[in-house]
Amino acid sequence: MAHQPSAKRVTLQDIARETGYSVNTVSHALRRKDDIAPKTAEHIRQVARQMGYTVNLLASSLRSGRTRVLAIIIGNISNPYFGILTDYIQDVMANQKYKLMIMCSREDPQTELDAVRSVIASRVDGVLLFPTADSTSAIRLLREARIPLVLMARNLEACEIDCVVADEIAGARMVTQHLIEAGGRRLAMLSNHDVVYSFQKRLEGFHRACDEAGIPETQRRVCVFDQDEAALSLPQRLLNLKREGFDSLFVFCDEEAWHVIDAIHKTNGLEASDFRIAGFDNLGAWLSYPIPLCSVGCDYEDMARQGLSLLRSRIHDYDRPPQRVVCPVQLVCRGSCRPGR
Amino acid sequence: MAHQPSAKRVTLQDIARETGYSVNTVSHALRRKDDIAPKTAEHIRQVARQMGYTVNLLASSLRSGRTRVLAIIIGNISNPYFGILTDYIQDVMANQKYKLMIMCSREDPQTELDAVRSVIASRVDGVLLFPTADSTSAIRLLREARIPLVLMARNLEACEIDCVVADEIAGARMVTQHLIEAGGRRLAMLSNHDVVYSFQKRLEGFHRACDEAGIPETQRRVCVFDQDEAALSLPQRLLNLKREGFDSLFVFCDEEAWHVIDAIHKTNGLEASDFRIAGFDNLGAWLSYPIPLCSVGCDYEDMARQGLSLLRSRIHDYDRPPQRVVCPVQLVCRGSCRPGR
DNA sequence: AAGCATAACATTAACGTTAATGCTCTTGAC
DNA sequence: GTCAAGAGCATTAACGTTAATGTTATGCTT
Repeated sequence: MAHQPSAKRVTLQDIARETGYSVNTVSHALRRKDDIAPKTAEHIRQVARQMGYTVNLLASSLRSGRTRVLAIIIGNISNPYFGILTDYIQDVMANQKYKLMIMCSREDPQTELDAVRSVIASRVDGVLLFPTADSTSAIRLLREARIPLVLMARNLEACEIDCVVADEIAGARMVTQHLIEAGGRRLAMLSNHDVVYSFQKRLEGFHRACDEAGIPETQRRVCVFDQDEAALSLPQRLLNLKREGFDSLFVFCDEEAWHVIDAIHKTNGLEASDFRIAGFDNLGAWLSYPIPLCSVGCDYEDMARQGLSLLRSRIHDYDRPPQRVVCPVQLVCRGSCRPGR
Repeated sequence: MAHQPSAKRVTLQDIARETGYSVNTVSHALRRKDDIAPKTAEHIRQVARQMGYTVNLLASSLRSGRTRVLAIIIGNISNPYFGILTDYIQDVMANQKYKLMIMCSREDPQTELDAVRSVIASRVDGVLLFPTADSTSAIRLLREARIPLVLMARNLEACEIDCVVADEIAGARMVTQHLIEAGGRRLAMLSNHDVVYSFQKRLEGFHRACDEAGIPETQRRVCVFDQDEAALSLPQRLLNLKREGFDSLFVFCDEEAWHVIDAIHKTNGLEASDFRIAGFDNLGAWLSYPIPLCSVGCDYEDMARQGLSLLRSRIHDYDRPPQRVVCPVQLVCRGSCRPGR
């Protein structure tokens, strides 16, 4: 049996026939335009209601030229970082007239490109994009289509685009200072990737704090996992760091830091008190389970608000000069800077 | 400055004009219909590419009568349970011709209703719904619109609808048995709400296991938090349970169990060894940070696959009899059944 | 009383696509 | 040489809505 066209739906024309008014009058009544007599409008609306009318947004958007849909392209739904931010964005949008379309890049430029093609094909009114490691073609497509765009959490400094970013440098600096104040003397920064904007900025903050505290170059270490040819396991790396006398770890982000903590617990020869540890993003503030990880993060609700604000203003004027919003960060100490003391 | 209609986009007509073929021929060429000469088709496609053509899905869907979009309505994006499942659903859909539209009910029937209205207005081809505590009107709307629907994770037994559920009873029974085998003699089941399908089923499994193990009624307790008039704090409740000699807690879901564990750590007079604890959903398997919580859960990838399969089959034949898929569950012991021993 | 503004509706023409036919020319069979 | 079949393209008419004008009838001004 073939797919019946989902039953004949009620259209404006059906209501027009039923009420005796024209399609246009019905449309105006339902959209509460003011050139319909109140009595007529109310009558039409009532008939529409009892006929079970639902506007066809496809037709509506096609004709009017706007969809009132904003798209957000995130990495992964199951990533709590994106989940928290998306939740706030929905909160902020809740009482506005826009709907949200959520797409995932899976942190893969090709998938991201597909997502972008898809949102363009859907003719969304604007896009909030959390870029992947290489979003140049995705961004190019969006610009060619002249779709209002705001970059979230990552800044492609080359191209002139609105963006909302956390104050990465200040955050990394604060968190590194925190480790040093807790007694750290040999500090390592760990990460799974070095290509993204955030890593570069956090690295800069790390070095700045070390410089300020007079930590010599020889007592700093930057470990980028997927770059290292030896491809050592995490426990092995940690053992090496311990052997070399490193006492503090600044991990690129909370999730990776949790992995580190996990590895420390599970590895013979390593114990919690070996390292002071800090992460980045402050996801702990949103978890049900209290993970004692010092971290730094910004107010994600504010970040959501700023992003939407930039997007709306660009929808209003596509050609205004680009803006860059830097969200302040806050340090939250949860004890991992002084494990077992 | 007003919002320019996002620049004039390239349409089939533009390509038709450019190539000298008719709009229909261009459409067929781009959609790889087989009644166009290969040379012609390739030429048209190339011109389309260099003109930067992107199909307008609004027009396409309006005309063809289907959007090739499935909607999923979940509780909250930031809830890892939904995140994991949605991720898998995207995985499964990845190489199919459908797109996914993600909506959130925030576990609120009214918001859910809005989401449903929205997906109906968008004319999606099908809906995967994770129902709220009361989804009757939402479901009624979808049925009136004859939109293919599959309920996920919750079964509204009253109405005849496709659904995919975890084997709640078996899971609760297994996890309760696990607590008893670990030495539990006085067992409490804790939850924040008793109205949902899952709670009733898990409660049934809890009692069944207790019956089988010969735990008398007097040594069982069911605590529903938001129902209790006294509105005691969680620590206070736990202290009471301890005082009454309860040694084991089966918490409705992992997230609530984490809260319980947290409360135990933070409360004077309570220590980890006071209770055997188990949760439900096995979210621990997807967390970066190892939370030692015994739990039970099903294969969410399989669940996603089953849900999509049911939905596709209903899209194919809207009037086939409803089906109910029960996903088997597995127990995962992470030590919280024997804390500090 | 003529003229004009306004309220309250109707008419017409898109928006960009796809489905259903229509048309023409070539090819091959007999 | 005729005819049938098909390849390859064109024409036409929707899909359901909204925007831009039209059209009346009514009331008000002067």
